[in-house]
Amino acid sequence: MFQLDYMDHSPLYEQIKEKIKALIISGAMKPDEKVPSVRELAQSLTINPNTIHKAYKELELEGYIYSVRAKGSFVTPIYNKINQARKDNLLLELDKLVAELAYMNVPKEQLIARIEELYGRGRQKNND
Amino acid sequence: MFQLDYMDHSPLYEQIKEKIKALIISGAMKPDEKVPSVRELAQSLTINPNTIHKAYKELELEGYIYSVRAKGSFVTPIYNKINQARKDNLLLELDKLVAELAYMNVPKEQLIARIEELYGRGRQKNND
DNA sequence: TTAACTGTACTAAGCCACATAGAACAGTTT
DNA sequence: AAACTGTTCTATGTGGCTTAGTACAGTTAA
Repeated sequence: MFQLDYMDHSPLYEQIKEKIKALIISGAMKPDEKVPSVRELAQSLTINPNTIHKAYKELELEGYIYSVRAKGSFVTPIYNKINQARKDNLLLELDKLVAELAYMNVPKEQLIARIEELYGRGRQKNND
Repeated sequence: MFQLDYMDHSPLYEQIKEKIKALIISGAMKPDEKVPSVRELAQSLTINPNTIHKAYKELELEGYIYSVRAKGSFVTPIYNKINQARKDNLLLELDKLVAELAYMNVPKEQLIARIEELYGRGRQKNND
């Protein structure tokens, strides 16, 4: 499914969260699709199941997946409805990032072009 | 100068780095301006001088400030020349951020408007 | 020269997040 | 019944973070 980056010094459970989130955000995983079981992913990454569980628990808290006892964990549909606080945080992070890129004299046209491209691919209007 | 956020669970030296960086990036601190001494900032934040030193050491490694023994630490001029690797990292982070905002159905016009505004204020062309 | 200030470099100690190992419970599926 | 799911414990070890204290080296102002 994916691999861990051993050059990355962030906690394993954080890396797992990011990888799963990336799969969801990119559309590689669809709503209600099953993510690997705790034990299965632990085995494939050669790490402890408790670490996977911690990652999944936080992903659930943040609204990306939901877990059902004895069945598995699945991608949350209608994610966009849930998370105004997270949206605000992301916009603040965006501000910091853009401010630093501006400080480095990266032309704003380059940033805007990136946005256009990312919105161009894989996006369909979502009206719920 | 600034205060630490005790709701923030990131390491103190990381928080200090971010605060100083923000002051530099926003233009609140000018090139060659002196940042507080290790001991002075430690006293005003009521934390250990070693922790400040660790923050400053990393800020120097990343090119934001330079330190002179027995004189002090100062904001680096011509920062934009130094750091191509960091620039690449920031652009990758930008991609992730934008991808997630797109997934949340935040209109791209909103992001572009933010960029225009941030580039509008405080920016003058830098040709060296 | 002296006193007070700068950055820098150690050692020692304690706390806590992270990760592992191992076991168990509860419910589903075949 | 067996094999799978998520979930919840305890116990253990490692390493990063922070503090405290001391010291060295160089600058600056009295």
